[in-house]
Amino acid sequence: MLKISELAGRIGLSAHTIRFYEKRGLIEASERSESGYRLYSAADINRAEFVKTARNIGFSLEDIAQLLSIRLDRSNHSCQEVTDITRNKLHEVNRKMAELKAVQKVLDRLLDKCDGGMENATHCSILEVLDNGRLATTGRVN
Amino acid sequence: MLKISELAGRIGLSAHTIRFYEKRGLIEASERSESGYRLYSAADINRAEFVKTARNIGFSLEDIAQLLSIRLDRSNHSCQEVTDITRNKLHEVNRKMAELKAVQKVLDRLLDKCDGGMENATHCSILEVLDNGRLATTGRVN
DNA sequence: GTTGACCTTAGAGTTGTCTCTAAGCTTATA
DNA sequence: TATAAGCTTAGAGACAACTCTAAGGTCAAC
Repeated sequence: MLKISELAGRIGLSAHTIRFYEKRGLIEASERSESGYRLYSAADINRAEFVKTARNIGFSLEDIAQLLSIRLDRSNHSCQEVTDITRNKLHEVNRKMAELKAVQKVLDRLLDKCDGGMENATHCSILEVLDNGRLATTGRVN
Repeated sequence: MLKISELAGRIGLSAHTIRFYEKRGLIEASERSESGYRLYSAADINRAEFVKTARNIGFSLEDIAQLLSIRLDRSNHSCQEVTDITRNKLHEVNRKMAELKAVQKVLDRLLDKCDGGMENATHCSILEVLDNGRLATTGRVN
């Protein structure tokens, strides 16, 4: 049985984060010591590692909660539920990539127009473009 | 002179957002009506459009504040300052793209392994991979 | 002279993911 | 036995960029 910071060291999350994940129902300590310390069993560690791996892939905590509930009761869930979550994530990633590509293109074009020298910015082409608003972006990106 | 919702309609932001941008020093109303309504001049509108364009490109409000201060006093700023901001943004975008590509690859591989049928998830390959943690990701992505 | 759309402010709430703090108990080491 | 490191909790704070609310003043139209 590991204590919280041992688990933390093992999976590469802080103890704070582990407690936070516990609040969100993602990680559990199946036991407590007499003094109330969290104690993690091998199964708890596996679960925590599952969470960490899924997080590394970029699944949201909400996604991970769903994946966990399937994992905990595999026979009552279909493979399709898992692929749906995965496919949704992929779509999200694809969407973000497309947005970023558009932004990249605009930034590239802006940098192309301007030599970036030390002369003053009175005729800076980038500022001019921003002023004229003539850009081929499709909207906001974050 | 435009009132706030006229400006809002013109540049495609809500009145709320315009007031918020004002708090952040990005947009100004150079006048007020007797009753205290914000009134936007042609110069104010240009500035607001500059902000909106920069926002569409994906510059942060902080970046935009810097770009504006250059724009307002071009002769005391160099072109290089503008290209630096732009280049930093481009690097950020490139970094995010690389992260997303890695995630995309992992998700693609996961989906490859699983046919996503309606059978139950007892032997779901995606869950297995998540359980084993054998993945080629380089860290967390958002 | 009333309705309804629009404006004002300060400030709180939202979303997601942590990150930290305070105040106090427990355990290991010297 | 003293000290430091580690644990507990509830709850606040951070971040970006909004988004909304409350409580009220203004204005144009019918």
